[in-house]
Amino acid sequence: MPTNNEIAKILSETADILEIQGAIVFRVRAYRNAARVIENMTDKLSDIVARNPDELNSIRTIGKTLHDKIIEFCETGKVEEFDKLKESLPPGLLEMLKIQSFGPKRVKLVYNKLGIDSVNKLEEAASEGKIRVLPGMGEKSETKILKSIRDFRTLQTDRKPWAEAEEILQNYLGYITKIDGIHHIQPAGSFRRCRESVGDLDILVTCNENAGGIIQHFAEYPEVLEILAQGETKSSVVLKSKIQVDLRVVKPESFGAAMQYFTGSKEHNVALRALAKDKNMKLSEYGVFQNDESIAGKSEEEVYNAIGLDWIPPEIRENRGEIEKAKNHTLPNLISLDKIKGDLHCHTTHTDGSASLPEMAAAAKKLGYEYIAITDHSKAVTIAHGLSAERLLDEIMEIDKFRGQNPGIYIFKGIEVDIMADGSLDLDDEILSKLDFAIAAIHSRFGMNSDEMTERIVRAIQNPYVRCVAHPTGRLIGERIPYEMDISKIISAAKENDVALEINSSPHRLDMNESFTFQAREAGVPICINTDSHSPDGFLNMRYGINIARRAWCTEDNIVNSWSLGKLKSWFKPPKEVVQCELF
DNA sequence: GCCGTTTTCGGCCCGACTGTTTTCAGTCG
Repeated sequence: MPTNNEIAKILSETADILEIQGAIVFRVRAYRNAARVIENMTDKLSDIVARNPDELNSIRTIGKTLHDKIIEFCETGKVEEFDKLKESLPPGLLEMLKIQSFGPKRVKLVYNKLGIDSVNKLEEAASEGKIRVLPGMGEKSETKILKSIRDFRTLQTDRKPWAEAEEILQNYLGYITKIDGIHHIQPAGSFRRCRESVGDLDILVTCNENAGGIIQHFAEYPEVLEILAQGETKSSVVLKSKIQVDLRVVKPESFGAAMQYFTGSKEHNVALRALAKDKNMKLSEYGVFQNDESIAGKSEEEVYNAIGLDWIPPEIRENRGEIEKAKNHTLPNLISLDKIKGDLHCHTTHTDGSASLPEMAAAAKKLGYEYIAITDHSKAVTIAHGLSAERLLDEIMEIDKFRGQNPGIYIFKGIEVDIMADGSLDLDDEILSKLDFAIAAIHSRFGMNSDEMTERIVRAIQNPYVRCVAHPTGRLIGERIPYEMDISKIISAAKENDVALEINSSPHRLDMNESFTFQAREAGVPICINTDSHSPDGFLNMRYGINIARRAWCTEDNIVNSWSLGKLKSWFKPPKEVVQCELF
């Protein structure tokens, strides 16, 4: 059965094709809206279809036509009309849409006038000066196209975002475990290490004796596109979703050693084996051996302990100093989802959220949170119906009233205030002073050079009411590269001014990324893990941000929203002391 | 293509930015 992402993808590609063909914008938008809603749903659409297709009718943005198409896709694995649409266009045209500043009109223009039907041909034509003769195009357009194509290529990757890999994996595990005889089944590899993206999936299984049957069953999964290898204890397949999955069947007494071995990373394992050798031991996927005798292997703890180490959490097995710490019993106590006490970035129907303030508060309370901050958009983000000072005052009043009536969860008064091109904010200090805190963010003018962008963000950090910078680099995974900026200067300005940097947990952003977070934590910058939720379901994305934070060695001390309500209240108390930073 | 106290037709988030143009089309969020 297709995943939500796969259904969303087919709808969104239909929208792309219709757009190039010149369909009316609202029809195109209907497909896009549905794709977005489906992508963000927590319930699996294919489950709903299997249970009761009529339930689809209650989902916003899915009407009669899309209802039928989704059922067709779930039942037959394809949508006839989509296949026809796809055949009507050269395949390269859709790829060209991914080039920044290249939309459907321009794709159509270069295709009709110059026969350009691929990114490669577009690049060739642009570098030969053939684009500038077209109406509405000029020399600058060509330069821009060439730069956009370079950016596009750096974003191209075979790896899947972790969240997408997780969905594929969960479905596969659900299928595999239907066969009898499996003792343990666990994912390993970079997925278990929670890397931001995953190249292939590794699954480990222990069983009684039916190894052959399990391997056979594994390869018969209906989503398998190609079987690469199939032996007695190992099979590799490629799924229709274009990801390779390896299954290994191991003996129970070796399960821990195999988990350790196949979880990696390679660098971590090389260092571990060297350490074992120093102690006259041998470490392999079958266990720890001394004089050819197995002394450990059943569990990972046993394996690590046998070579004199504490067990190391998978997320930090990258040979970045964790082995030394495990030796000295000084490994960090990594942050985890259960330590999170609230979410400090979310939206309501006051701007572009889909749920009211009480609904968002109720959803947060249900998760066991002690507090949340409501941070709707400010006026510059017109598309989100951003708040003017007057409308923000209304929201503040609503929060005051809500606080009085709902002792179970504390609502911080916040705003996601926009950083203008010059680093000023689009709301003045007078209104900001009425809030608990402001979280500053960029939503426009992404193309500034590094010096300008760095100065812009540092100026915002130096505003007395700003306590956090949201999605600091602006990257959208697979879609937009991060802004040019000097990360070390941002980090030191944040540190000097005691301003937090955000890990935005949206699976499309994951911004800051792991390396930025690592540097920020080492510098002692407070870190928020927020979801930027626009609906109650959005809160569930927190775990993706947790993955990043754990990989960056963050502990409770580092993570602002694991602090107690009291500690947070006293930290917020605006205005803060501003430290001017020397930039250049 | 979706949706509905404006309800089965006629609306649908809309302003900023860019690069091309002399007033605007295309793209983006």
